[in-house]
Amino acid sequence: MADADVVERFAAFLRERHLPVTQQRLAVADVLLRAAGHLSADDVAAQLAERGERVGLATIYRTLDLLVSCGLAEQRDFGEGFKRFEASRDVPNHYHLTCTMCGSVTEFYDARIVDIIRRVADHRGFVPSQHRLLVRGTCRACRKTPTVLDRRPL
Amino acid sequence: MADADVVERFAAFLRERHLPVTQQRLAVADVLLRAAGHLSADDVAAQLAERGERVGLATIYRTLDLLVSCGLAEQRDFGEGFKRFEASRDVPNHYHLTCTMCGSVTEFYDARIVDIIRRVADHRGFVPSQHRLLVRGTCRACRKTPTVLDRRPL
DNA sequence: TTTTGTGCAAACAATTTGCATGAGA
DNA sequence: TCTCATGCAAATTGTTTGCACAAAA
Repeated sequence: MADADVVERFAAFLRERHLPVTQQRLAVADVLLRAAGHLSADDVAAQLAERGERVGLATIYRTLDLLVSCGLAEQRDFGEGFKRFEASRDVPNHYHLTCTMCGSVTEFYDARIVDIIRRVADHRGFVPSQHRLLVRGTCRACRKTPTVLDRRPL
Repeated sequence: MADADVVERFAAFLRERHLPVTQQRLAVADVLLRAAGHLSADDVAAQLAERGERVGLATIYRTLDLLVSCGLAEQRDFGEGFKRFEASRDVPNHYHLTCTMCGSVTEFYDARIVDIIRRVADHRGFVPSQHRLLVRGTCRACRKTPTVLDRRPL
């Protein structure tokens, strides 16, 4: 999907619901949906400021929620004490390897995990709706530097 | 391990470091380390209040941190917007199935998951230090009731 | 007595909300 | 115009910190 389409899709969603298509909403969508990574509300604010776009934090939060509720973005909790947002891609459910030294996030997917979960849940009469796997550690680039064991909660 | 021992172990840890063994610390340890589930700071406060023990919230937070740093408890983030604490048991790393209707938490462990993670990480030169798998859904008891899809972030 | 803890209230950080004003349809 | 959005500041929530007083060692 081309990038331009994603923002246009957001505009379409708004029109469909008879909601105003404002500059601010488009600006926030443009930043988040074009971003490769996982952005916090502050990250979005910073990028908007850099571009000279003036959007209040409250509006950013409100627009991020909109993007999530129309399915164009997803909200993530990496246990950092704040939320991050990520443009939805075609990857249905992926897992995260986060480097505790440089903060980089790598993604992977493995169907066997879904399978194991299904089996375990089934065995207990549990019906899974979502799941999430988070791995913390040190990435290749940071391995050279001496490691400090990260004790933050997962 | 007998319950009494766990609190005594905490006292020993404090003595070892020449830290005061106070009533409050013992009270918090007693509540958390004897609890079966995953308690928030407020849960601990509530249970202490119920027992008639008067301990300030700040002290509860400080003691919970102590319990984590001596390895007798673990801090968890279920994406609820606050932390939970759990007495450490001999289970090394377990996964959680949380019911979005009744809030119950079931645990499971599957060695294959560790294996998959190791393999995936290895392949990218990533050294994992911790990992966490969270599954959300509906438990057996709640399946009867009509389900509302939970859209909270994971 | 000296160290370290405790309670309280103020401080904090991320996020949400109320409300007067301003922009889209 | 009429509805809904925006910005700002105040409110909220979970958690942390500063400080005077109190309890352990």
